[in-house]
Amino acid sequence: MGRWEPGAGGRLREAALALFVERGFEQTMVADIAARAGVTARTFFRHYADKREVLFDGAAELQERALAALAAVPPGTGALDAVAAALDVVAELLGDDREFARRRQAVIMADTELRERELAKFAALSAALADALRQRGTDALEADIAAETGVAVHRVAYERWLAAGDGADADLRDVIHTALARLRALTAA
Amino acid sequence: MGRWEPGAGGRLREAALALFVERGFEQTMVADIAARAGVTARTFFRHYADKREVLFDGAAELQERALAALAAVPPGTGALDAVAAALDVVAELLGDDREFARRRQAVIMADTELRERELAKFAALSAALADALRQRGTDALEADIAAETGVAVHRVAYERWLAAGDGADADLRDVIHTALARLRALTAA
DNA sequence: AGTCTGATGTCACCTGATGACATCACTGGG
DNA sequence: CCCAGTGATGTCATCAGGTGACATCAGACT
Repeated sequence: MGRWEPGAGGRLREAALALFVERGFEQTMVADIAARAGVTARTFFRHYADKREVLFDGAAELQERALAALAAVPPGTGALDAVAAALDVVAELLGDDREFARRRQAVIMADTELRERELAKFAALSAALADALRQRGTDALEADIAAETGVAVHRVAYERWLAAGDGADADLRDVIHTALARLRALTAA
Repeated sequence: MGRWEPGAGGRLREAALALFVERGFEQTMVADIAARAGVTARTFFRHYADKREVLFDGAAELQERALAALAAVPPGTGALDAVAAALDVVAELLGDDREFARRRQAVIMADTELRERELAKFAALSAALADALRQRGTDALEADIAAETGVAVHRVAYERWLAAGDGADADLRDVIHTALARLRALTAA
């Protein structure tokens, strides 16, 4: 199958991230990314649906793992706890390399279009979790609320984890658990 | 000030919604919208930053009113209750004309780009509410969680309200209150 | 009447994105 | 050892979204 230099997709991803960090998202043209990766712009769009997607192609695998984790939760577990278990797996993957995550986040936060795409990815994860909850028998409204609020708390915690000092809050999962506890306290008030 | 036919912004908005309903968002070109409104494409972009924004220009006012409502909440009120009060005002405006809301929602749900933009608008509302909460003394983490989960519940309820039969769940605010009660029950479990 | 102002038209141009077709390297069969 | 098939890539053409620069025209103000 391969020819020329294999691994064009990976090279494009690295080239894109590097250029986005250097000049910013808008200032980087697809032709530049492709040139740095040693391919043409047309090839870029064969690997990624659009210019933004190059920063989000890991989301599909993340979602798969989250759904697998949710499927492994024993039946009868509360909806919110089930979502929390699924997001624990996400946190494990996401929380692996804080420095990389910070660089990526800096690029995303600096551009409106990228923030929109990130929100869409989290929304897709939430919708998938809600679907899975419904399929395991959870009431539809309860499933939606558990998934949406669970993912919302996850996002808040993720941003705090990124913003925290190098020593503090080292484990993303701990930050998420703290945030979840805060939600429980809030709603109980 | 105006010359030619005044009210170009409003005409463009109506023309856009009509065309989006007829052919869909992607199939509608900015030039078509402008032509139906009796202006040129260049003028469209003077009124709306991009093609999507024509469906979301009410969001700014919505956010203002929500913040005003939040400011009117007596100090000492719990963060989640304060957010709920702000979203009640949003619901009052949003829940005015269900048929219009349904047509608009059908257009938005049919297109990925539009869904992304809608998520961004809700995220902006959430961020603004969290900011306001912090300024009235709420702890930062608590403010983020209250705003994010509050808006998340609001979104879930809004979608259910749109999907409900013509007679059922007539008042959006009731649907939201039901959903909020469900969140409290979920987190208490 | 003269001038100023603001919204619009006109023109040129860039970039993201896509379709159609050619091309090249590698694969597997003969 | 050659050859047809396959898939990723290059090349070319084209479209739509979006923006800057400049001209223009109607009404407001003096």
